[in-house]
Amino acid sequence: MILAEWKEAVFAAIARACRAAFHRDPEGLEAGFPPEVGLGDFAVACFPLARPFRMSPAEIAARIAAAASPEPPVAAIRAAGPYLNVALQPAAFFGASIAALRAAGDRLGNSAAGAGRRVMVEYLSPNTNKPLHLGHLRNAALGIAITRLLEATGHRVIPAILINDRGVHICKSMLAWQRFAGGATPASAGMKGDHFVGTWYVRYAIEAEKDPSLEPAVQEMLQRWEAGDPEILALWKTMNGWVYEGFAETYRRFGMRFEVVYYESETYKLGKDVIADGLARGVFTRDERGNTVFVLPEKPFGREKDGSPKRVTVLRPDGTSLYITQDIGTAIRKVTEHALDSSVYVVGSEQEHHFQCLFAILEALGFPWARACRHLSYGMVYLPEGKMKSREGKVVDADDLIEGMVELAAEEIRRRDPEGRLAAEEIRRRAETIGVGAIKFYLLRVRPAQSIHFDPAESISFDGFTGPYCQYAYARIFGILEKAAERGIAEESADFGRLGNPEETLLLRHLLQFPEEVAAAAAEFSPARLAVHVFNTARAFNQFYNRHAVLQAETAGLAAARLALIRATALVLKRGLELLGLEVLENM
RNA sequence: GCGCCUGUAGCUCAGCCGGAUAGAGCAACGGACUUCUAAUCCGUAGGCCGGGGGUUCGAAUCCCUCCAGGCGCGCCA
Repeated sequence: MILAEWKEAVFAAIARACRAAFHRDPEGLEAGFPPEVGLGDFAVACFPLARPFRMSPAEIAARIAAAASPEPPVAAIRAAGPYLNVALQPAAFFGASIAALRAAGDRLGNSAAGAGRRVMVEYLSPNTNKPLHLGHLRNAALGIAITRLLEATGHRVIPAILINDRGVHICKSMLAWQRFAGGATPASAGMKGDHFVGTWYVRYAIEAEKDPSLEPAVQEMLQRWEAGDPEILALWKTMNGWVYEGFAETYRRFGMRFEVVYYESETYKLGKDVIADGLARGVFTRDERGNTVFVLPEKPFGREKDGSPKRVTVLRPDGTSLYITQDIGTAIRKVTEHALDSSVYVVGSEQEHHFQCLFAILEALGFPWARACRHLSYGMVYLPEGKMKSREGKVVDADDLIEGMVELAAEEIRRRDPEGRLAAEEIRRRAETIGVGAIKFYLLRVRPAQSIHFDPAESISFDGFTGPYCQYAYARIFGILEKAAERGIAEESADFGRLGNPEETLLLRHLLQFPEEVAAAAAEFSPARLAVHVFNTARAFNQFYNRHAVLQAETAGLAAARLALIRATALVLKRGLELLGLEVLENM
């Protein structure tokens, strides 16, 4: 039985008792968990009955409890002030719950809320002039997690990336390379391609300080690029190729996967037709200076100081595009090419206004899917010194951070393996999973709307509310399961009636809640919610583990029952971590 | 001027579509490894839930207002 079924059974038992006591049906009651496990397995507050029954909730609870004649699986109904606490028979509660969890298997947590819906999740949006940094990793962690959460709720998700591969900033690194690199390549420099190109972007900024002639040279290069100059295009392709090779390595390491790749060089001219069409249909207007503008509705956008409605320009008088022009075009292209029902954009909160405008415009243009589009907005990642400044080079480089975390994990693993029994390759494999998992969890554990104050000392910790803590709980369970298999303990002989101590009950509660937490995390676009739940589940397991023996339990039936309980726990931890984009380890 | 976000323990954060004494991690202090992995667990200490009003049987949660911080507000991306 799943949580909803238990709640239904509890409600039915209370309804029966209510009819016995008052000869009428209760309405508006909801079953939840009591604040302490000792009180019971489920709790129902009687406040909603106070008004219709014209009686105090405590009195109602007392009378219902007195009139109750519990039938299995309900063992007892007790009043506690205005609450009714319901105890279930452990054999049924644990047995049927664990059976349902195991039956779900790798589909545990899946639901059908989004069945049949196709949604594109666009995330990362890197520039090809410099390597990825910590901010990108928050974006990626969110993109990966939301992709999996939407898949778990039945959506067909198409992960996509839009690469900003053109513009002045790209030309800056090109110009610097052209002038100062002397033909160097990533291979000759022994650098990852994206880092190599990034050095020339930095070099440009340094040189431009000294030589004011570089700025016009960059502008000229951009014009030649737009004119299709073969020499410039060749350089552009070569350097972007280096960057993509470097990016691919980071994508792979961090677990990013894109089914569709959009290049801004291919999308930046999109949107003009739609704007022209919209202008003809009166969706847009021309302002006094010849800009094509969209008048924003007052409802969410407010008004200007002078009381006039706010506007957004969608096309310049000379017909050249703006950021939003191509975004309109790209949004439509996505939907037509992939038959989408909606689009999700994982982009920082500084662009909230932009996306509000974009969605409002798409809706005004008459696209029915516009209302379903969503900007998954997230806060800044601050360094101890302040906001990350890419031009000053004061960023946490993504590759450096990953490598640093993996190395720390490797040290920790070696510390636990003083005899050196583990092969270097195995240490590396585990360290990779732990290090990357630690970063992802650290970036996902707070709500997207919150800004993150990146604390290097705290971020490298594997204690407490962290990914490795959750992975460790899984590994501990796996160790027990392995030993149980060696000893041939059969879970079929489980005596679930022996379960029910506070630690076991609390653990079961977390397992039962898992599917609803997944559904809620997806619906709220909040992986943090799931991260909290996975951590709480791991904690509940560790508390159980420290107090009770599984293999050495008093009876074989109890050992088997506990084995079934922790096997279900392992399943929840694995599924939960996977949905967050983390992997589990069978040994740590 | 307007819009959005944030304000909860020393620090970082949950809880925010109202319900049992406001939770967790870190840091501090004190304990627990001949027993299934101590990357663990237990205990102690730490809170006018930014301030003030209101709605309600009941408010961290909803409404109003003020304060503080952040992001943004047509012709940048």
